[in-house]
Amino acid sequence: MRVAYPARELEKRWQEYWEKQGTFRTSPNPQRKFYVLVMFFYPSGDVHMGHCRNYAFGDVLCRLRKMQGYDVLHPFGWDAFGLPAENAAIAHGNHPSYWTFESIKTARQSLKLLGIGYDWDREVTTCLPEYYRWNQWLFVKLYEHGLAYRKEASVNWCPNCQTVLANEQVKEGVCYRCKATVEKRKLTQWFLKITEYAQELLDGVDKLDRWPENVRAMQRYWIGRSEGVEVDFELEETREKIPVFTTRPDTLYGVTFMALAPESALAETIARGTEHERAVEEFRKRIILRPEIERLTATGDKEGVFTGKHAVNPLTGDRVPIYLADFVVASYGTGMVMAVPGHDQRDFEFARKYNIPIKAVIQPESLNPRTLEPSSMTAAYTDVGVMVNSGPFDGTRSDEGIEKVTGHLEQQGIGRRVVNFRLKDWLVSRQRYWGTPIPMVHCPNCGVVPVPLDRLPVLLPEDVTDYKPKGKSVLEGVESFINTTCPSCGGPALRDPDTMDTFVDSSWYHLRYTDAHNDQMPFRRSEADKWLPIDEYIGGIEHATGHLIFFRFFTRALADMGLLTVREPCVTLHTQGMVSLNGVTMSSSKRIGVWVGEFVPEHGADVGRLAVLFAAPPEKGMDWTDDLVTGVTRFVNRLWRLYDDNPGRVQFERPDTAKLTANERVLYIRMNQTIAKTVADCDGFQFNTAIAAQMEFLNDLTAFAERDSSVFKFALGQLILLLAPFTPHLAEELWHRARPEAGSVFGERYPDPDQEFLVFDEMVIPVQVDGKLRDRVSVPRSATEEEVKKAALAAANLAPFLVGRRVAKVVYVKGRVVNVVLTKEAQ
RNA sequence: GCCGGGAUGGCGGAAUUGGUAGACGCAGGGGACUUAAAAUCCCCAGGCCUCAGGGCCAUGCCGGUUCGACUCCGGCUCCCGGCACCA
Repeated sequence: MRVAYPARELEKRWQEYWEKQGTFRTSPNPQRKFYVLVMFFYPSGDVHMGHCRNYAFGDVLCRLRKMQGYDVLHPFGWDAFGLPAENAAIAHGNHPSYWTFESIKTARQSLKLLGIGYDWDREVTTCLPEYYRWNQWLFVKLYEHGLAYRKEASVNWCPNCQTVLANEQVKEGVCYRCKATVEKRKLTQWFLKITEYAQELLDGVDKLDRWPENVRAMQRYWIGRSEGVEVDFELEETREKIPVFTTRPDTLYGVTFMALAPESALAETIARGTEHERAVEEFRKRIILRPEIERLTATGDKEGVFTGKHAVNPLTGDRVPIYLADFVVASYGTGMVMAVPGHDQRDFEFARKYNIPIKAVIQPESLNPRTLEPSSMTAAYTDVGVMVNSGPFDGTRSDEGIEKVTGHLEQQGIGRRVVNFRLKDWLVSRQRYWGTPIPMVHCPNCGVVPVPLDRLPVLLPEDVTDYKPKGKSVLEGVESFINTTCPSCGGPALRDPDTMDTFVDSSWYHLRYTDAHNDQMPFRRSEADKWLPIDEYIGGIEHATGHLIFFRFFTRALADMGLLTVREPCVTLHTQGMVSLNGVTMSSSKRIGVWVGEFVPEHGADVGRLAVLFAAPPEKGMDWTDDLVTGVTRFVNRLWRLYDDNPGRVQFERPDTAKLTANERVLYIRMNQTIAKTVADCDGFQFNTAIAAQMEFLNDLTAFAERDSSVFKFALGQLILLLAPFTPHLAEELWHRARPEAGSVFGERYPDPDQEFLVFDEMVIPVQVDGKLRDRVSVPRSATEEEVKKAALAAANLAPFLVGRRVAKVVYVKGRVVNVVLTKEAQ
């Protein structure tokens, strides 16, 4: 199905017009600001209808708010650094920048075909020094504020990408990009101290009531706060203190062994020089090398080895064996756990396997007066109960015991309250070429020295021909880059060979857009303050725990450095569902999709936009079908024909509402209802129902016979304005036909409903008998409750149901329903 | 396993947040126009029964609250997403 008017020609005309008029150029001094942002675009080929959907949501709001008198910031840019460009370069033997800029060119062309109202003057491209120098500037600032540091750590290594990954980039043990199984390596890398903001980021989540609930839940989980106590156990042989984190101090009397993470530092030394050394070393090496994916799938089956050493329970003085155990992770807590097999399922399984004693110290109340018998237990008892075998705490409810034991430990100086987070510091070093060079110099005399701000940018060398990763940084092999002089002492020194994670680029791009051309600073505080926070942020759910945490962290860190005022970057977030084709998610890199560059020339941008807007509510996924296109094409064709059939009738003078005929009154009310619903639905991010309302109104107009009625003519005018955010090209064309002397339709005020005419004079009230619909009565809106009830009881279809029965009561819900309740009939 | 979301005609989806279930659209059936087809327009359209007035059933399943439940509560089934031994 094709459009019945020259869509392409007319769309091109108005796109050029908007560009020439600067319709979407941002106001330098916003009075009522509205910042609409769609998530950063990674240029990897053509733009498909999945992208289009995302951008259409933003564009509807941008245009609507503009017509409502807001000053809108609606920018676009390119997340242009990253591995796919580098991999493409390796595959095709050209430079990553070639592939990147070709992709950008194609994508920009497609976006312009769609006629999205971006302020292209503020376009940013992260792989240009104009952008990435500010990554470096901010990195140095973070370093100066103690938020960037280097440490040796066991890091996630993707053997395919040949680079490290942040925790957020590992999903289920595989690389987020290439799906290769991630390994562990010990390396010295740069980290950003996001953990310093863990509590604030968590508290902030509670206030983000205009974010989707699932994203908030994911962030809470990801930050993973848990309250507990750090108890000082002692290594029996050396009296060395080993702090152990637990959330269950109430089970402290039930500890029968200690479990140590194989990756932890203590695990390396604990059995050295003893008869257990060989067994411990064998186990340690085997577990550490075990790929993550295997550890994930091998749930349940626990494995460990005895170290020959013992720990002393500071509360009881008990002496318990220390094991290495594969289920303990080094990165959480202290890497050592006190094991209470009676009341922890993992410890239970481990104890059973290695014949370690089990002690019951929490008694289930339901069991009373019988007692928990460790030898016959089939699983750990993990619920609340009464403390037993716990010295002075016997008889205490275990949930109260947590507090009491903690207090006791604190008093004795053998424990302290701590809060633990699952969130880890952000690893930002990457061993790849196509990224922002980390602006640090390693000097044999001065150590790590940041490149002075006035000597930025550290340019990414362009004359590199070999990007093949060799397990170390690509830049390490580029002599002209790596060799430098120390900014501090002037002696020979080496540059940091790593580049930054590209999530750094997208952590502050929302700020750069507010001052995109600044060549003195990343952005001015005054400009950022004008626009932040983002009023509407639209993007994919896949960024829930990566980007959306990083950019919340950056915004706060930058605020603390005095660079801006707002701490929370975005108040309203909407995540959109994927668009699939025959059940397969559209993807540029996999070449699956309906391409904007092909679809728009054939069907038009307005049809494409309507199709993705109308198909389903934004947060849900949708399958692209030809039938969808058929439906919206018919809609625009009928619109076109309506105006074609009524030349010269479009009017903008509000009719004299005192002189309406009955039919006119109905049409006028329907129009106002449509306006009200469209605005309310857009405010609620429900574009599918807004379009449905407009379709209904078009049906009303088509059916309306009195074409010379002033109401009909006025409705034609209002409909053009109403449509403008949804089918901008068509609306602009109709607008100019009706008012050749006027400017853009987007300079006009969006219609407001006439509040006096939002409801019909007559209301149709359903009449139920005992909750079942039996008839409907039509009464004047002004009817009193008594009048409505009287009319309802007189309804013709009610009679058979009332024969021989008595009416117990009549319920009337104003304007909604009448329910006639009968007395219960004696059987 | 834990957390979050969901289940409505042949299909995509509506339903003022407790008040006419199925808006709008697609596909389908019937008709008009046409030599014919396409396009367009009009009518029908959840299922079953029907004395042709209407009746009964129906929002994943079972129960409850209520004058009234797609909506609230309790218990299940299944689907999607997130997390994965976090001490």
